[in-house]
Amino acid sequence: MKLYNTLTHKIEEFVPMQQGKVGMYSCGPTVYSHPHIGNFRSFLVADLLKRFFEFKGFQVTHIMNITDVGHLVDDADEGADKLEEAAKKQKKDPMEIAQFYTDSFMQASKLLNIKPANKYPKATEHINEMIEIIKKLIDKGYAYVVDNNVYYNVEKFADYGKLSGNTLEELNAGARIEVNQEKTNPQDFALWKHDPKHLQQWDSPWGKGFPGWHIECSAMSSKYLGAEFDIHTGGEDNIFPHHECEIAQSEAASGKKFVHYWLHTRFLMFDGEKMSKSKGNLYTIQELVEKGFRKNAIRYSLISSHYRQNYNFTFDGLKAAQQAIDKIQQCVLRLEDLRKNAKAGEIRPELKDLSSNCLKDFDESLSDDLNISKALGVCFDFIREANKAENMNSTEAAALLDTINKIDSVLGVLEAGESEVPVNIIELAEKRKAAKLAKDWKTADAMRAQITSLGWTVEDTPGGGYRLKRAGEAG
RNA sequence: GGCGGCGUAGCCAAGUGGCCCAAGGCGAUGGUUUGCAAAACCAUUAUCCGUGGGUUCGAAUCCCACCGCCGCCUCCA
Repeated sequence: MKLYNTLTHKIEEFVPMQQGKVGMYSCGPTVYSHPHIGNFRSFLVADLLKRFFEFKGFQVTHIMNITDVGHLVDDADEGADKLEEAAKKQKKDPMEIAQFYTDSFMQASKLLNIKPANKYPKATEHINEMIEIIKKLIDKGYAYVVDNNVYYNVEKFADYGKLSGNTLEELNAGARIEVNQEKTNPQDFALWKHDPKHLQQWDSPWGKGFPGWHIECSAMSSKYLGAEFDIHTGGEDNIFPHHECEIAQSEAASGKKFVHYWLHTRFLMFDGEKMSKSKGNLYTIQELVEKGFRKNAIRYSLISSHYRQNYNFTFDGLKAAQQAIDKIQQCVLRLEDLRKNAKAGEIRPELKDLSSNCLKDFDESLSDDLNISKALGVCFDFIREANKAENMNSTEAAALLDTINKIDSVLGVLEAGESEVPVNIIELAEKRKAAKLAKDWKTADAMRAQITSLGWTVEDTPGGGYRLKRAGEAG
């Protein structure tokens, strides 16, 4: 398994800390608004990676945080807090807002068939853990207190900048930072903030206040995965400052290497443009579903291109994704028919090879820094060969189905189970079948037209049978 | 100003020195099949990989220049 490590700027062989096990932390949502498709691309990359590790037989412990403490809107630690802004606007308690959007996030995750993390720790439930780390950082001389605020002194951490490449000199040269007189260095970041206007307040050794942004991930990752763990994922924007600061805090506090492999997902574009509120192209999963796009097509579309590539999300792309999934699903339906209705027998060697080669190539493709395009190519080559195979017995069909299911354990795009067909649709299909037997094509076509008008599709199968599908849905 | 990425067919996209007259998906066209369809299968759809140079026996792949697009740089995944 090879992965591109942002820390080393290289593709590296993945070596887990414990054989057969992977500890993985993903930066989750900040719950002051509905997460959009861009957020979910990043979450889906984590899901794909996790599923692939499981495909390879690893036992994965996956932690995804829920940030329910708002962060400052402006730069330089000043300005309004997003969660609080939302709370004030909607005249609600910050925790109500957080819960509402957490629910929205969970619902969308489920729609996208994202495997739940082992734990979704909330920042507000780990204030004590954060305080403990801050204390340790003060004791070790990495942090200092000024006027009930605690700041991290970046100069004390020699490796500051090793992830992002932003050295202190360069940051000074860039000088986009407003000078805060309290800080020793302009780049020092807040570990604990004092602000009486803030709605969310907790007691601390430095008086009432609230935690800085970065500290939550240091606190929660070490609590659930240990001070040192395998993989940390997030969006590319997290590289600096968030992950840079996490490294500084965690490594200074523990004295250990924090994360072995850093994976960052590049931003999603919408129709060639950056997504933003002003452009009105921040779609949520729920909105796309309401527009009539299938949830598995949304998933397919979002995972179908390489995670280190900007992905241009378009409605045409979504339609193409739907067609692509239909192709797989269609093959599954055919194989299921054969598995149920054909006779048992031996598996021909060429079909055995087809399956094993497919799984091997699929594995190799994704093992190459999650080369999903290549993996999908392997998958479709297999589908074509499976469709071509003639006179298949039920044993063979079952074996090929098993292969597709193994692949889909990673892709997660196939619809589970068959949809319930209403009785009236079955009646029409039966009438059509009878008419066809009588060679009464006029009646048969009329029946088909009726079925179509009711939103279903009839497909004839070999041997005079038929298959019913909901229109626009293979399966 | 600093850091980084990209430019391959109508669209999406893999390939990073010979296996490439370049995978796979979507779309399109023709065919097989079908009572007609649908689905499936077959064939065609890039002799060439932003442009111009260079290195090499050999380049989409390496080097240089240019053009174009995009991201990050204090809280947006």
